[in-house]
Amino acid sequence: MPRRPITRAERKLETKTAILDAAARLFVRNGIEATSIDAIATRIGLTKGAVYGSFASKQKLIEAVAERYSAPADVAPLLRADLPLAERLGLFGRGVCAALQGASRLQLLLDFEYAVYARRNKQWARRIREGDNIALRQFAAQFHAVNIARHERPPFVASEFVAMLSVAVRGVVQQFALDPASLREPAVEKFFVLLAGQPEHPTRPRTPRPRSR
Amino acid sequence: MPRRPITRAERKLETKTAILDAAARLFVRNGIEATSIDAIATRIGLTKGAVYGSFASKQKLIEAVAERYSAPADVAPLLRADLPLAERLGLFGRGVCAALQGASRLQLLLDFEYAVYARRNKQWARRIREGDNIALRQFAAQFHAVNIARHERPPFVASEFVAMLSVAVRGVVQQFALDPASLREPAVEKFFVLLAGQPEHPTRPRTPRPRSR
DNA sequence: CGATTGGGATACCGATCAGTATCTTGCATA
DNA sequence: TATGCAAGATACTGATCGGTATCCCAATCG
Repeated sequence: MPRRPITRAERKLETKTAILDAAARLFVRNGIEATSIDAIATRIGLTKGAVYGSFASKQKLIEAVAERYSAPADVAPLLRADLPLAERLGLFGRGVCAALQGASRLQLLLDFEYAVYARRNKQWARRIREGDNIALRQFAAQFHAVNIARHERPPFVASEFVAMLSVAVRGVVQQFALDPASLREPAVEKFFVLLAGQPEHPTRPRTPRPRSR
Repeated sequence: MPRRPITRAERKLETKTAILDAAARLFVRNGIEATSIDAIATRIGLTKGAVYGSFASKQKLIEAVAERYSAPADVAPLLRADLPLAERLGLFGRGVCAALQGASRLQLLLDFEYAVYARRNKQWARRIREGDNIALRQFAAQFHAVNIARHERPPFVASEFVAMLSVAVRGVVQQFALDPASLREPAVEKFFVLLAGQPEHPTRPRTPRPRSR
């Protein structure tokens, strides 16, 4: 492929993304607080000045990295209304495990949350919380209707459910960060499935046997 | 009460504990990293020199605080073998909520865990993890036997169960730190109860209903 | 081809902080 | 009462880091 002559704008964008990548990697490896602008610049063979040419402050850089990497956990499994709740949760649990194996994204997110938490930065906390919840809220929206339609009786109302899913994900991610060996996929999956409550609660006549697979 | 003449040793111990208390409070409020030795000293009307008279380094001070305040969550409810598992978990869940209201202890512990995580300090991570698990291991030890005796069928084996309890506690604590309003005690209690895998919250042990499996 | 411009380097500032060395002072003991 | 010692104050060092001002140089453009 013929390398077109590189314009200034292209060059600038290249370094900008290089900075973002390097920053993200260092944030994950060493934590946000412990990562200096200098370290980021040095990693890609530049100096501090270059970074400040693309980002006005460390704060802005952090926000840009967050923006770029904070793709929330994939909640697609949760939205598959064709499956019973327990199975959707199981899929979601496995998705979380997979994400943990791929590591960086979730870990980065956790790092951000830690930084936010450690700094007691209310504003950030709200942004992150909202970012987390955007995806989960979709789920909450269909949650009640679908459960009614399916005659499933989860132990939580929608808002509680979203909160508890959040609790579960946070717990798993943190536990993984501190002691990966203690988490095995089947257990995590079961953990999420339990949030559905007991499908065979004898309050409803059921036609399908949900315990199948 | 007769004021016994205060010896030097007593005085020294007093300031030492004062330092520990102040440090703990500031760690919780502002985070460990963001708390300077000076700030700790100033808070109790002393100066940095005084702190270094009692603790060789900030690292040692942090360790001492951790030592003093890392009393693990009260697992007594879990050990009440006279109750069915679900109830024990419900009690435990309420205990966690209560601890969150009282805040400092659990939050402090969380701070330490985060600090450890952020610093990628393996050694510390192991210490904390073990500290956490000491209490839970007691529970694990009686877990299997009691369940057999009660004909209860929790969805996890003992080791998994301990891990998942840990996950649940971490999740709840972190969620609380980031968004206290999203957690209400009944939901948290239900969340823990679900870990028992038995929705029917019996008030007394019953003869086991034969179940498919 | 020469002027301009902007990406990046360099050097520096000010603040913060851990840690140290040294002095002061008041209490305990002889 | 005299004195020695230790608790704590004070002042300083060295290092780090975020941020800024300024300079350099090569790519762009008239």
